Amino acid sequence: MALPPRATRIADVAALAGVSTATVSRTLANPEVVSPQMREKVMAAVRQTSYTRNIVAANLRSRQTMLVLVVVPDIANPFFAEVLRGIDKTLSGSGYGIIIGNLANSAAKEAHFVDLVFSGQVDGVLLLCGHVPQGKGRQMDVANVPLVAVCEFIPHVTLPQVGIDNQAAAQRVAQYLVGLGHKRFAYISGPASNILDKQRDAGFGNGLKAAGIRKPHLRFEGDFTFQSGALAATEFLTLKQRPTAIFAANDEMAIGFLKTVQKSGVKVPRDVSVVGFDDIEYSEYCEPTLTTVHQPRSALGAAAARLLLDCMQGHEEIAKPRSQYLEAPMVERLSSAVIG
Amino acid sequence: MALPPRATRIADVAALAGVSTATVSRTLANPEVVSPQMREKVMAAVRQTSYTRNIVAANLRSRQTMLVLVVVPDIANPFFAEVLRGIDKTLSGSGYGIIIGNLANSAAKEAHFVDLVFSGQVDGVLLLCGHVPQGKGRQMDVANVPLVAVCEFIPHVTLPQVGIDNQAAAQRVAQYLVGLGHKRFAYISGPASNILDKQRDAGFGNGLKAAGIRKPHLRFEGDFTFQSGALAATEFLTLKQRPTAIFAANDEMAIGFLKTVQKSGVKVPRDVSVVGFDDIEYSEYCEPTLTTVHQPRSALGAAAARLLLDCMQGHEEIAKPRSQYLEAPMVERLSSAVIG
DNA sequence: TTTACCCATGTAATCGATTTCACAGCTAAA
DNA sequence: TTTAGCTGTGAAATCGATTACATGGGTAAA
Repeated sequence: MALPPRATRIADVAALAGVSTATVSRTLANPEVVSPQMREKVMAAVRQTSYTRNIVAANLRSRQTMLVLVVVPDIANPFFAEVLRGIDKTLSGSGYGIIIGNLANSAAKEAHFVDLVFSGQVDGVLLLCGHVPQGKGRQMDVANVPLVAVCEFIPHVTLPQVGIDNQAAAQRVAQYLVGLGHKRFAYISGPASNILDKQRDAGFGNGLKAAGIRKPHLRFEGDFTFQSGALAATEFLTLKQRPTAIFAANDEMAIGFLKTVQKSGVKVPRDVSVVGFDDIEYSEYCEPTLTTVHQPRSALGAAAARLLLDCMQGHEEIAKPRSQYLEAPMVERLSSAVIG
Repeated sequence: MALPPRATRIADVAALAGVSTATVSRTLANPEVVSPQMREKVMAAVRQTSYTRNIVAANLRSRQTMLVLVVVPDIANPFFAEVLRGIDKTLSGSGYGIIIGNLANSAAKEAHFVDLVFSGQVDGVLLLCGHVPQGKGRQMDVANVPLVAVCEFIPHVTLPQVGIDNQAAAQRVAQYLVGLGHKRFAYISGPASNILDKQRDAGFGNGLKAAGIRKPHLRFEGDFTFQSGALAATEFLTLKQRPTAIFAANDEMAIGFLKTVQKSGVKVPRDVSVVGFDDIEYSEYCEPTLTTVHQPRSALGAAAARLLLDCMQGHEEIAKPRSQYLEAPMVERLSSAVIG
């Protein structure tokens, strides 16, 4: 096969400057170890030939690619996009680049990402996908490359993880709603077996109990989609004694619920208070604006990236960076109020 | 510096199978050129050692990285995220990976991306950023790597580009509004010197003229933000003879306008029709839902990626893939109606 | 003055795969 | 039977940088 044309090599620069390739390499990587006049001579030759180091060749020898794989379920999801921004800011600050691993429900792609890791194409991996990727009979975490999980917790695994304390946040929502004087509650759940949902569910239940609510709260089954929130609303509307406070496991469902009950003349927050989770952009714009738990998405990404940097630059002493939990404050907007 | 530990090499596999490294390499890359029994022997050794090819080494020799750089102004922008999805689908189908080049207004990062290209780290580049990246005194397009521009047109440049025909789309909006019986129009512009704005502006003006509207339309200066749409609205409200049809250069501004006039009791579409551009997700959810021009974002990404693949796999005959324009239909929703 | 060491530089091995070239064995045509 | 051609395999060059090791000149300590 025809190979692409070659560019100027380090040898060209060395020849022009009348020095060895070793000296050129050192001038570029550790300028302080070469004498000033030599440095000047080499830099002149570099400029003259407009030389750029071949990173691939450098990678081969130094066994580093300065690339991090970020595995996401779906790049088009704005939630992850914001996390990505935080990741990028931190990683690019340390000279690392990002390879996007978009799962898109494809086992083939997942296997390919596992290969990337085993074949030394990346120096580290950030997992936003809630599981350890696998393919061709092996798991990503048995490769000799550091992994850090973010946002979507991965159970039964010893990786460092970064996220928020979902349970505590949900508990605070419960306290808040009880504080507003509510007595009858409902929870709109996420998909069965989703770990985030389990934590938020548990936190909400505990919070109610802790605040002295005896009566068990209602439960609508959802799956994190707008539609499932709407479905919960139609169920809600059939009830003769309706709950006055709704906590949805995410904002999409909260908004789906809210829009649907409004169509039947139910007023929010007069008749029912609604609280979501995530603080997606839309929650600031819908009518009424949505009270919700704010996830510091960019900060989550940045924290995870920093953790990964520690692992990659792994001074042995700090070889075990531990998991981190970030603050997730509730932001009060107009969809919740004291009981009328 | 301590190097990471080494993995199994092709030489290990060759030794185990009792063949040369050349044969192993061929078995993996072109199985059809080795004899079946040899193939079996090698594959057994591969399985036994759980060998994975070192991609970096392969890249060095074959001068291909199977990586494409995608330069975006801001990864957190949902518009680009959707384009990215189309890109990813096409590129990953052909075995290419994606490196994200998030500009984030940083000249240093831009320069770094230029370096990536010149240093042979990527095989091709997709530009969603409306300009040819440059840094350290050189432009990306003088490197020997194919570039394709998407969405944001780059003027005065011979690259293949993929986008929609903004002018034609805006012209259709004008026709549509005139068809509804409107007589007084206003345009909310994008930032000065933005090429997309210029095209939409021109198209709208031409469309009105072509439909027989003599009176020049009003013009509110905006910058693509929600706030600038709101600002246009306050200006609009002070007018004694208000336009009845508003075309905003993007959806954010259209919605900013819409929300703001509603607060003053102006009814949409009874008192004024509003049309946006882009068809962002929110335009389907706002009240009333927004009539707008739909950009086939994912398809745009996919088309650009296909074009780039052609360039990269560059059979000389088709070495000049030309620019492409995709259909951008107007979608009629509830923010526009016949004049009351 | 001698010994020891350091510093700046050069020489050459090395990273791990791909690929060119040479060659042996075999088949088909002359 | 000889010649040409084809096929499958191995030996070794190669991609382009980094870096271990060697070396020579200089300075400081003994």
